[in-house]
Amino acid sequence: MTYSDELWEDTLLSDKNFPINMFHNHTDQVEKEQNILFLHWHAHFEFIVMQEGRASFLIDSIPYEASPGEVLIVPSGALHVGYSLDDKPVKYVSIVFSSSLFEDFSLDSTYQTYIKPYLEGTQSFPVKLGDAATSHPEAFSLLHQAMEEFTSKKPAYRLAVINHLMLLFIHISRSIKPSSSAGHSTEQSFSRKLEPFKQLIRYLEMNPSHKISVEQASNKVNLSSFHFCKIFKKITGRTFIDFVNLLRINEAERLLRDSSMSVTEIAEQIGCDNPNYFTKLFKKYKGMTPTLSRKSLLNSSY
DNA sequence: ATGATTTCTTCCGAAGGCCA
DNA sequence: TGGCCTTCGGAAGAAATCAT
Repeated sequence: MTYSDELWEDTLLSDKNFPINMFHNHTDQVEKEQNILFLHWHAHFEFIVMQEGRASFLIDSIPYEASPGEVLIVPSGALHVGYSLDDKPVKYVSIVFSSSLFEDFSLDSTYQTYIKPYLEGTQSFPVKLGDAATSHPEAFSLLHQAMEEFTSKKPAYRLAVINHLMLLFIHISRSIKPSSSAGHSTEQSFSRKLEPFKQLIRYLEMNPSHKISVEQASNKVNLSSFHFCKIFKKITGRTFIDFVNLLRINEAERLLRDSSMSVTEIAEQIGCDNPNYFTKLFKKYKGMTPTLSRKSLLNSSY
């Protein structure tokens, strides 16, 4: 599972000279509708390459189903989150890169025409490329070549990765009619509406132990609690309480692994005053009690 | 004896329909 | 698009039971 903190712009692409990273996400023990990609966003462009299992990714609140071989394109700034569609293992690769990856080509006319508009968001690709292997074999091949180069790290692999991605952009923009985002009032107004939610979600992620009611949260985004619940579910795919509880349980799991605190102490730490309820909640999200989880986490670390 | 877990109960809030 | 209302499921707390 990928956590949002790893995807904040400052921590994700540490090499400023080569601002790209590739994440291999693999979840073995999966239940239906399990969270396989934590809700997050970043200023970077991202490709999600599905390899195994089936998942639903909510990208700016629109659901996209992905099966092996399918590719999703996450535009910069888009909120995205992923859930498994059945109880089988899920495997996918995320390729995340900053627009500054192509800095050396910024004055090149090809870059100006075929890449810059997409990276700057004035034009956008469709999120789902479909089964890239059959409908866009060339794009699929370029993406895989970039992935292979990135993994193998052969001499001059950086240049190879940049060139494969550049060709990929050119190929997609040639073969797929782009939709212009500039002046698209509906998308723009929705994007504006998302901003307070992004800030709220970031606050929740940074402070998993802070108790916050639906009413307090709705006040933060200046909506009635009724409407807040509707919009929050639309954006995240989860109810507000469900989302907050998942954050708290993830924090509890970290404390079980990295600290010697008792279950009761951890329950208090994450803002769950009642350890009875904490145990019940933990079992609901993680499929086992906190004590068993600690044993399992410690065993797997050896 | 203490802490962890399960069971049971109460009441809050999520969700969807309706309306402005 | 956003607010109000109603219904019912589930979140949260209390008490009992189990494990170490």
